[in-house]
Order: sequence, then C-alpha cells, then structure tokens
Amino acid sequence: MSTAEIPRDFPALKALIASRAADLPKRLSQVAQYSLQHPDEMAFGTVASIADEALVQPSTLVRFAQALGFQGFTELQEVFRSRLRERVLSYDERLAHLRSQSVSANKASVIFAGFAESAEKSLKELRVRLDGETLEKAVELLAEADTIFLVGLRRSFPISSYMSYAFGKLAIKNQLIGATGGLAAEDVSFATKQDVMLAISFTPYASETIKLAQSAAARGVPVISITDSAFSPLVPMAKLWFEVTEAQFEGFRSMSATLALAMTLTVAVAERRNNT
Amino acid sequence: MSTAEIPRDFPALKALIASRAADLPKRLSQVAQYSLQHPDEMAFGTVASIADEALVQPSTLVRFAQALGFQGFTELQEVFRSRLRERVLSYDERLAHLRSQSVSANKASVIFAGFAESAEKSLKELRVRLDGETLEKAVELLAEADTIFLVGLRRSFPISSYMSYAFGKLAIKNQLIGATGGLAAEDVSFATKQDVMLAISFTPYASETIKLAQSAAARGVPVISITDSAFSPLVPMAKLWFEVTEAQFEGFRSMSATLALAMTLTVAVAERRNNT
DNA sequence: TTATATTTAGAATTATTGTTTCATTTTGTT
DNA sequence: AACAAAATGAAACAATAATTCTAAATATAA
Repeated sequence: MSTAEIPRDFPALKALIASRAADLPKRLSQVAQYSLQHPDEMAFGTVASIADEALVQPSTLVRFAQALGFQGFTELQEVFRSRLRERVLSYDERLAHLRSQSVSANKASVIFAGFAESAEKSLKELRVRLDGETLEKAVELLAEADTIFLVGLRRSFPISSYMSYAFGKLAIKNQLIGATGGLAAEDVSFATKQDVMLAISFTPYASETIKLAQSAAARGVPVISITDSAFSPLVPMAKLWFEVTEAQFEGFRSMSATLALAMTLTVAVAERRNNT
Repeated sequence: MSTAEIPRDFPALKALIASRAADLPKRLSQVAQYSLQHPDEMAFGTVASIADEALVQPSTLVRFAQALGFQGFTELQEVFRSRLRERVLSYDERLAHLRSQSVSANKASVIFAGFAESAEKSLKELRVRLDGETLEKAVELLAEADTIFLVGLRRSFPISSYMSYAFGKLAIKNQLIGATGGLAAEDVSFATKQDVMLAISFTPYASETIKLAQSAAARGVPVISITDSAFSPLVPMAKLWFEVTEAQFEGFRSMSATLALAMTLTVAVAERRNNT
C-alpha cells in the first residue's frame, strides 16, 4: 500500500477508483462501481445504509476505503462530501464562466447547451401535444401486426434502426427497410394486410420513404406515420399519424422527442403482446 | 407549536426560518442566522461542530430544530442535505413514481412520460458533467482528422449512423463501420494516424466495438470514446473520452444526451473546419 | 424588590455509527 | 484433490454523536 498520494478532491478520487477497480476483489470492485454511480449516497449515507444499497457488508466499505489508502471510511466519505460542497459553489462560477466565454472562446460547449436546450424544448412540447388515444390505437395496431415494417431514411434512419434493434431484443418480428441499399421496394412488396408499416419522415421528406408508404397503403397495408406537420405527404395515406415538431439549433433538429416516442411505441407494443 | 406544516424542502425551510427568526430567543435566533448563512455546514457538520462554529451549545441546536417543529436536529439537517442533492433526487423520485404507475395502468402515455422524463434527466446531468475542455480537444482532434471512422453497434448504431449522415451533409469525410455486415475489421484496417476513430459503446459493451477500437489504437489511430462509465473497456485506449450516463426507464436507456453530444461534435467540427 | 416563567449552559444519558475481530467461504496453486 | 492465501460476512466492540435533564442565569410581571 505504501504511502501513495491519497486524493483529497473528487476528480482525483474518481481517477484512482477507476484505475484500481479492475484489480480489486469482487466485492471491493462492486463498491468501486457503486461509489462512482451514487456519489450523493456516498456523501450522505451511513456505512450501514450504503452497504445496504450496494449489497455488501459494512465492513467491506471500510476495507474499500483502506484499500484506497484512507484510514477509514470516514476519511473517504469526506472526499465525496467535498464534491457536493464545491458543486454548489461552482454552479455560480460555471454560469459566470459561461457568460464570459459564450461570446467568443469555448464554442463547443455553447453548441452543446443549444442542442440540450432544443432537445428539452421538443420533449416538453410533445408531452403537451401527444394524444393519448392515438397512441393507444397505434400500440394496438402494432401489437396485432404480424411483421412490423420500419421505414426511415436519412435523418429518420437512426430512429427506425433503433426501433429495429429494440424490437429485435423484445422478440418482435420486424423488417428494417433501407439499411442495405437499393432493395427497399422489393422488401416492402412482401408486406400484407396482416402487417403494419411504420413510416418516419420529416421535411424535406425523402421521396423514397413516401413512395414506399404509398405503395404499401395502396396494397392495403396499414401505415402509421411519424412526421412533422399535417401537410406532410405521409399523412394522407396513413391510418394513424403522429405530429412531432422538433426544435432546431444551428440548422439541425433535435431528435429527442421522436426517439422518446419511438421507444414508447416499442415498449408499449411489447407489453401489450405479453399481456394478451 | 401545534401541528404546523414542517418544511421538507429548502426554500420552504428558508422562508420559515426567516419569518420566525425575529421572535425567537436570543440564542435561537443566533442559530437561525447562522443556519441560513452556512447551509453547507448545517448539512455536513455534527451537532458539536456546528454548535462550536455558531458559538452556542449543542443543545441549543436541538431546541432550535424543535422550535421549528422538527423532532430533533437530525430531522432538520435532512432538509439542509436535501438542498445539496435536490436536483437529482426529485428526478429520481418522479421516475420512481412513474415506474410504480406503469405496472398497474400500463397505459402507453405513462410510458411516454417515463421516457420523456428520463431523457430530460439525462440531458440535465450531462449539462453539468460535460467538461468543456475535453469537448474542445475532441473537436480539435476531429477537425484535423483526414477521415473520421465511426464505430457504434447495436444500441449505439443510431448515434453513429446519425453522425455519418450529418458529416456527409457537411462534406466531412467519414466512414461508418458495421453498417454493412462483416467487413468492419477490414474497413478499420485502412485507418492511419492522420485519421480519428470515434467509438461509441454502452453496457453491455459490444465486443466487436472494443476490438475495433483496440486494434485501431494499437496502430496509432487516435481514439475518442463515448461511453457510460470510467470502467468501460473503451476508456483505457482512448485519447479522449466522454462519460454519458443515460437514465433508464423500463429497462431501456434514453439516448437523448448521447445524441445531443453527437450533434454537438458534428456541428462544432464543421464550424472549426470552416474557420481555419 | 420579589416571585415566576423562560431561556441557557453544561453534564449525563441514550442512540447511533464506524471499526475491528474472527470464523467461514472462496479462490488460486501445488 | 489438498493446501495455503485471500476475501468475505456477521457480530461484537469502541467511538462518536444526538438528545435529554437539571441547575443556573436571565428576563418578565406584579
């Protein structure tokens, strides 16, 4: 153990824990992980309460502290507490810092703040707008589908690919269209009335998405659309449709609200299927 | 004293103390003043240490707490502690509340609220945690890269595919790995020291992502990681790394914060290139 | 001024909490 | 498979800390 430098500030402690965690015994590395994931609890809790939550014995916490070079748990806890003390202070400092910088220098963090802001705004808006009944109907329709065809290109592709991944994990049959290049039209031609197509597109609407949705609808395949306005070309042929208006920043639209809706549909469909 | 409402949150407590301070006995109002001037000490200190600093007897602190309607000092201290973890706590509480609902009602709109909530929590947390300097360095590194290699599978694939799309629109040379099946390792083998790899992976880390990042790093390709903990296997070989902890709901993690970070990197790199 | 009520200080008490010990289990090596 | 070493869990122990109690001091009212 020698007389290694014992960290007195949180960032240093974090680095130490992270580096040591791998070669620590099982329970101790379990504590290592817990400690970085629940730093607040580490700061305020008692040995017993923390041990309880981390699913270890109180003595393990003391050993953990000692393994890091501290005399006991109390000394380790002091570092976690210092983090909270500093955070309150650095809040004001951070703001002052941002204000002074935002004009010129630290451009990237300003951009991040902008994207975070627009994501939050989009979420807030969809919370208000999203119609519970449409949602229920969509879930029901998707739950009864044989195969779910997911269509989304360009900007919408992350959404459809995420849904495909999630449906896959939940053992729900689905077909992701457009992932592999030019075979989209052929893939979709297999869809029948027992299937459902979920089409996702935003301005400027990718023409291929629209064509695919139209041809599917023409053959009687129910289509559910996620799009950004009532005038969208994805609306007319849709059996059900969702309007999601994402806020934009620097010309790029957030996707948080759409993603939240996508996750909702995925999970809700899975639950619906399990309960019937 | 009657059964007045005992404040559980700091703002309410502050108001109560301020209003009562005047008509409290000398020592008690002395404590009142101290408590609002040193809320951190009130949160962390012991009865003895606080009494010492406030120049009163320990018992006075207990009487002060009781005069406000609390059972003892411990109960009062809990409110001061809550102030320091307030932000995070109230989010978790809300999520816990939603989770408890979803078991019974199982309505899709409840699920949506849950995902929206966890998205907002993730964003808020990353706002506090994201280090401006790391961000700047990452932008610089990416801006100077010849080709940007994007590695992200499974859950991270939506992120990397979005970045690939956005980089493409911004005319920044990039290579999306893993989109087309088994050629990943070969694609990556073209990367040189002039390129940069951006690797994205979260628990449970896709083994292929890790292998690709390792082999690239071993050949001297700078690697930037986006991952969810300091223990991630993507951290050791990374030149720079971002920690993004996404809140989860129903076993599915939000991706909003990661996406916001991805968009930030994309746009910031584009701007950096245009300005030099 | 005197009597009464209130407040306070300091010690005594009770409770809680951190630490240590030791038997047991697990892990790694011969 | 047997042994040694390391790690772990449970409980006992020691310390620390919160609370209560009592006597003294102070303020208040008659």
